Amino acid sequence: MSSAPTGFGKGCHLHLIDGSAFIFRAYHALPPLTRKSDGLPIGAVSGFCNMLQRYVEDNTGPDAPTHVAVIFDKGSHTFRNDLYDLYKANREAMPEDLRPQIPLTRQATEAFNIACKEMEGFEADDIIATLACQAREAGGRVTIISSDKDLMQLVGDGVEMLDAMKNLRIGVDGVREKFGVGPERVVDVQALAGDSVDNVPGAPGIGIKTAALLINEYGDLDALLERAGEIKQPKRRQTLIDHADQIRLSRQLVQLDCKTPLDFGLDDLEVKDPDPEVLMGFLTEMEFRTLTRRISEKLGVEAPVIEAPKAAEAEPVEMPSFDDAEYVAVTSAEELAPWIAQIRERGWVAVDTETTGLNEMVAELVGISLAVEPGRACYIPLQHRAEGEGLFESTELAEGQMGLDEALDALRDVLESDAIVKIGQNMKYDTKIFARYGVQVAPIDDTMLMSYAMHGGEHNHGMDTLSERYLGHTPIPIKPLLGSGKSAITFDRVPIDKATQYAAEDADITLRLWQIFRPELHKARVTTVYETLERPLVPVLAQMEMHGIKVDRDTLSRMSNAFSQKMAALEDEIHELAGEKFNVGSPSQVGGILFDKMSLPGGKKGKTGKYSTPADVLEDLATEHDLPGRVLDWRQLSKLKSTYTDALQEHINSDTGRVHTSYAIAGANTGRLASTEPNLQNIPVRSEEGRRIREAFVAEPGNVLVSLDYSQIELRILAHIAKIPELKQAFDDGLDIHAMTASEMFDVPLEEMTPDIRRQAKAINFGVIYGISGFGLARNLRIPRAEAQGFIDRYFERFPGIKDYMADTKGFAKEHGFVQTLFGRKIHTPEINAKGPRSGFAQRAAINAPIQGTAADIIRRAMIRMPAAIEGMPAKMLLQVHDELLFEVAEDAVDDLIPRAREVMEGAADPAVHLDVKLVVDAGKGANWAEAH
DNA sequence: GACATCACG
DNA sequence: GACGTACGTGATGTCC
Repeated sequence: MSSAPTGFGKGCHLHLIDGSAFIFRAYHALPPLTRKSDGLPIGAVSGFCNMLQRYVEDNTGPDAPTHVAVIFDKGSHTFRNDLYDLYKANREAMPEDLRPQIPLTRQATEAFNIACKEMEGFEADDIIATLACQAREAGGRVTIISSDKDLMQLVGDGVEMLDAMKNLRIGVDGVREKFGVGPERVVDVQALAGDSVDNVPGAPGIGIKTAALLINEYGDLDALLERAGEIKQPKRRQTLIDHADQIRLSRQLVQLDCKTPLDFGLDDLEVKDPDPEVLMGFLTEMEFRTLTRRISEKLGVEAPVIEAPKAAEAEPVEMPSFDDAEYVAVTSAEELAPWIAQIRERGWVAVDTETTGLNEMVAELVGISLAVEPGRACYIPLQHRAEGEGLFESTELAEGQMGLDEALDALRDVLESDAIVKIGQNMKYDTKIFARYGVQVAPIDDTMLMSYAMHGGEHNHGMDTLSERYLGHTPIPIKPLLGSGKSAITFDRVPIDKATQYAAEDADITLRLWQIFRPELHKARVTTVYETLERPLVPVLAQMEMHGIKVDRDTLSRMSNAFSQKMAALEDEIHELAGEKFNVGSPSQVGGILFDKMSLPGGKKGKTGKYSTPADVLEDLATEHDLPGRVLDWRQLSKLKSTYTDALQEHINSDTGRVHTSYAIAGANTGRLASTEPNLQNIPVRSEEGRRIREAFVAEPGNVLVSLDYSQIELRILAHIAKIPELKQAFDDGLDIHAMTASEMFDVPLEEMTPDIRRQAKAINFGVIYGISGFGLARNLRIPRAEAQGFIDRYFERFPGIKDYMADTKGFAKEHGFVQTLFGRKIHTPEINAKGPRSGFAQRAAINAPIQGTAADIIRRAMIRMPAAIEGMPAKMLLQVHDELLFEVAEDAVDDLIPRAREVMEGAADPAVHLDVKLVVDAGKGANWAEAH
């Protein structure tokens, strides 16, 4: 490139490169490359650098530019969103593997020593427009390197465009060819035609052709709208009259702003040669071998050596010791600003919220901590209370804190920005807290879920466990800060200096874990699991939990009273039968009465040396005596009352009148969710009396509850995985699967099937899923062990695929230490090679895990797709119960919802996995859950 | 806090 | 040949 004269003016030539267009073209043109050493996605950066290099090579000689800049978009919110909130609203979210590459493209531009410009809240197009206008006024030439038609309005008077891909120059004639009008009328045509890509509405039914025709006829848009009544075609005339405001708005949206306030001038954009050291340094860091070699030859410098990393012994991420960590309190907007700047520069931040409690529906935000690099984190105290005097607790806020609204406003753009990943440990908690304060946190990463995807089955995924295992550091315990028992305090009463050390460390730990996990995720080949089955579930579950389900207190309360009375009567009867008073709720006392006092047979003692009296034992004894049956009845009522009718009432949120469960995403080993506080996945249904509890789960007036559940999903998955043709056929034919199994096993024709034979076959079918044993089946069916073993042998004989599946799965687990679902989820089986009974447990768990886990993956996929599928419908997804989804739906929308939701559920395995067996979903509806199920 | 029991899929 | 045995969860009450 030639050297530039000083002062932009006549004879100067400015090149403006549309950076975002480069990035997206690079991203889509290249396969998803990753950096060898750590798995960082790097494809788009690589393509971007190649494009820059080709640009530099192509632009030497007499027509070389004197000034050049690459212009980027920044921030997702611009003045156009204020004009029209749906502007660019239908844009697809940025692909996850592109996001971390965005900051790197800025670095790449700077490494090439090309001016790199962006302005918060402005689109690149407006900056390009402003610079083009300035250059034109100064008498220079401008080439805009882009193929974006929105920029064509700038062409003319020394400004032209260059489509670098097609190597096509576009001047006034080119614009006329594209739009049918000159550059000065392009916005008028665009205003009429609209733009589906940017979601500019325009005039319905009018495209570029018609728009150009109209503009050419009437001169310009204002004249056209003014004289719209003169248009001959009635439909077109009416459209323009009806949508005049929308058309004017559209013009505002497409009109580029030549007056963007810039903090730099044209003279800052002078062409400069790259500094070989800087450029080589960047390319080497990115590990671009070919490009490094090529450019080093051009520059005449020696190519640095990029060492091929050995994957197995990749260097651990270097991190400062926790002893040297710097944790500071941020108490003002001025102190917060540099943190925000650094976050924007990186494109990521670890976030942690401190609150007054663990229940996200009621906890108040007390403070926020942020970490951007290991060892450096801050805590923003917001709602700590001043220390009280004497016995009285103060309700005053402590001094030295940032205002809550001020802090949230300052952080909102970061927390909601598409370009910044918010990293958290269990982000569902934090996103729910922020949502209650009006901040929608996205996109996210979650270290708990990353660990779950990589290490499921090896250990739990709490912060303490992860920090100790992967950082060798024990986090500051919360206990000493909050105390325990009656004297426990909430976090808002913790002194700010202590809170800062605790809270900032949590963010620091989270960031460190993320930096370690990110490359590991790729190495463990579970990135897809994490990105398609774990992370996207977070906002879905957060919504369900926040919405909650209405529970009718009166219904529960009435039932509770009825239970009390029945229990009291039973208790008297039991004491009478026993001849003494004792605690019926104490299994060991019941055992004492039955086995010592009454000398009934079958008394077994547990590991604590006390009698054990589980239901099946009492059931057997019920034939001998009246007492065991009464105890069983009493236990059932006691369970229903204490766990359901009483406890559920305590969980009704006083603000919403609804019950808000919490789903653990990383709780169950198999990929299932777990529901806690309260557990809404074990609401009674099997017994008639228990099922009535579900009558208390109701829909709001005008709504109904709709339940959709997968029919026999685990057996279908077994049929697929173990490749059992008979089972597959039976499912395809819609047969009764247990009856079919019975017929096959016992040589009984279907039409002669008895309920008892079918019941036995059903037990065997389930037994298979659980990793059957003769003993277990015998106990379940209460038949001799030899007979049970005979059944199993027969089953294996008829369906040999099952035996192979079990043997293969055990073998795989023994060799690899984990098993997998059809979708790639890993479930580790660390005890598979243990000796003693533990390996037996592990083997059966290994057989069950791929089946249960695949079913869990499928319903996760359905849940993740559901919000988009039912968008706009008056329907909410409320609960998941492993193979069932429960919705609350406006009555008149039920007939729309059911087929849509069913379609999502039945097709949830596609396209990742094609099942040989179709999935079938049954549906029910009603005013309450008992009716819907 | 461990254990036994029982609610669900 | 004996040993212990269906899979996955969470909540509650007793007992120490």
